[in-house]
Amino acid sequence: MTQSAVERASALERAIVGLRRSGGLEAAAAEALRAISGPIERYPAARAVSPVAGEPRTKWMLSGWACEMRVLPDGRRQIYSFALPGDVVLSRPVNVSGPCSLVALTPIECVDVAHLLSRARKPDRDEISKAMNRALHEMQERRYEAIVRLGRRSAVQRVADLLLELHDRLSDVGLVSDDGFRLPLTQEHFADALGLSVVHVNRSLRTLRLNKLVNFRFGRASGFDRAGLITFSQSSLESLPRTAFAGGDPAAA
Amino acid sequence: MTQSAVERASALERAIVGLRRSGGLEAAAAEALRAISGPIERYPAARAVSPVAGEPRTKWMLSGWACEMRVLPDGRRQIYSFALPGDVVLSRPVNVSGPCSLVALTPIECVDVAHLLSRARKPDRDEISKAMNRALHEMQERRYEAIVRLGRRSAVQRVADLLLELHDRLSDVGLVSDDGFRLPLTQEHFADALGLSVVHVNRSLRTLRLNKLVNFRFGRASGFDRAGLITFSQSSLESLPRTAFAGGDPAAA
DNA sequence: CGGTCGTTTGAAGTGGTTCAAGCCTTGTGG
DNA sequence: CCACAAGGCTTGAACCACTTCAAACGACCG
Repeated sequence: MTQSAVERASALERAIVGLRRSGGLEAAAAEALRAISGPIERYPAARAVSPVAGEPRTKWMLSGWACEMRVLPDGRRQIYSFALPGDVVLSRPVNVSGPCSLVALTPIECVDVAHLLSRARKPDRDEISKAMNRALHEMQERRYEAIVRLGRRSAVQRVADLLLELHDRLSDVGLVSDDGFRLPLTQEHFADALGLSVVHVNRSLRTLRLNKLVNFRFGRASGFDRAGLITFSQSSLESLPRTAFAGGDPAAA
Repeated sequence: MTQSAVERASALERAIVGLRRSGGLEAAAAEALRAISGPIERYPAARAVSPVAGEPRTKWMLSGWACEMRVLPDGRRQIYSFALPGDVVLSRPVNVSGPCSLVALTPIECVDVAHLLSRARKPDRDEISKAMNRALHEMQERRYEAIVRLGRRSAVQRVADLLLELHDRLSDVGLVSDDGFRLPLTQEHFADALGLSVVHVNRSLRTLRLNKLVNFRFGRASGFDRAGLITFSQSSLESLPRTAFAGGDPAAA
């Protein structure tokens, strides 16, 4: 439960790197962020991140995973995007039949951007504000990719594509190591994000595993072959084996 | 080619109504818009709307249809959204392998928002700027709907859903009359927006026609049953006829 | 250890694609 | 005013990608 000071510092450092990614951030502004004054908000897994008041609020993710999603009238879900440390997202009031709500997938820490800005001193404030807007915009641009994925890619390509996106974003904030990375998502989350059935997600993951492109199991991805996945997800490559030798699975750890 | 002054005025009036839709607009600001000073940009059908300089620019649509789209490496297309009179859209430089470009589907007229603002006087400027931002934001919110459509709806539902969206938006700007509305899109545009094949779009349209929900043919939609379409696109309604009496088509005009 | 949630696999069904051909509409030139 | 060409629409038949249903297995948690 209680994080060590070291973990706290490195989480913050990662979030700052994530903010910086899409454009510069003055050293002074970064320093100001390191000395965050306002309260850090914490939410447990599965809890909606929703403002009390009626207006949407911008949040800066420090640690943990969240997703933007919507529950349809028939109970099925659509996940729009995943929010990682360093990302900036809009949290909206629930119940308004709004298009989208923000839900924690693991315990998360985040900061309210408006509060943060109000506490920052003048020269830093503009700099931080610009960085937050850039990060929010980047999140929005990613929705174009989501649309292409759903509209024009096959199941295996969708899975490969999403794994690539998550890998690259995690890599940016230092959450990827040689032996893989943590991916606290179930196959159902993949299904809900990619417009597929859970069963088919499972089969697509097996195809990737059999082709030695990536091994995603039980919350961790390993054996990640970035170049191979890119080739795979862009061209059709209809010729790859997918049933293969049914019993064995040499790639299993 | 040369539009009458009446057509010009009514096009502008529609665009102002469209701007107003999502929130108020001071009477004085609307009056300022009626007296547009800057140049009106015109693009022929099929031309990309792209700024010369490297930075994206915001455009306010006055008349005609455009779409945000992307051409994939294999030549297929994904259409992200359709832009109608009164809408505010971002036009980006091409070639940057950017996610998205803006293309005219019919001859269009639009205005550069930055230019427009720079020419407006102070009290109006803020008001107009706010309205433009609201309209742009509304356009972005619509992308959530697009994702749900692609991720969690069947072909017929997607088509019904898109027709509903277009109808309601056209209705807002006074482009719907009792006997239907103009819809200058080919079935291929529908296919590219909905992630379907042209053939299947055709079959879905026939299903809607046979169920007397809407008759979309040759650039016009008629016999639009809004309530029926809503019911249809939300619930699954697996039981509706779709092959029906193959030869005849009573709804054909 | 027993329960629960997630993962894995098989078998059968279906929704959507692809290919291929014919038809309709609209625009153009004689 | 008619003939022809071109692009879009329509339909059929065959195929395949993905879904659904059902059941077993595995991991983790008290």
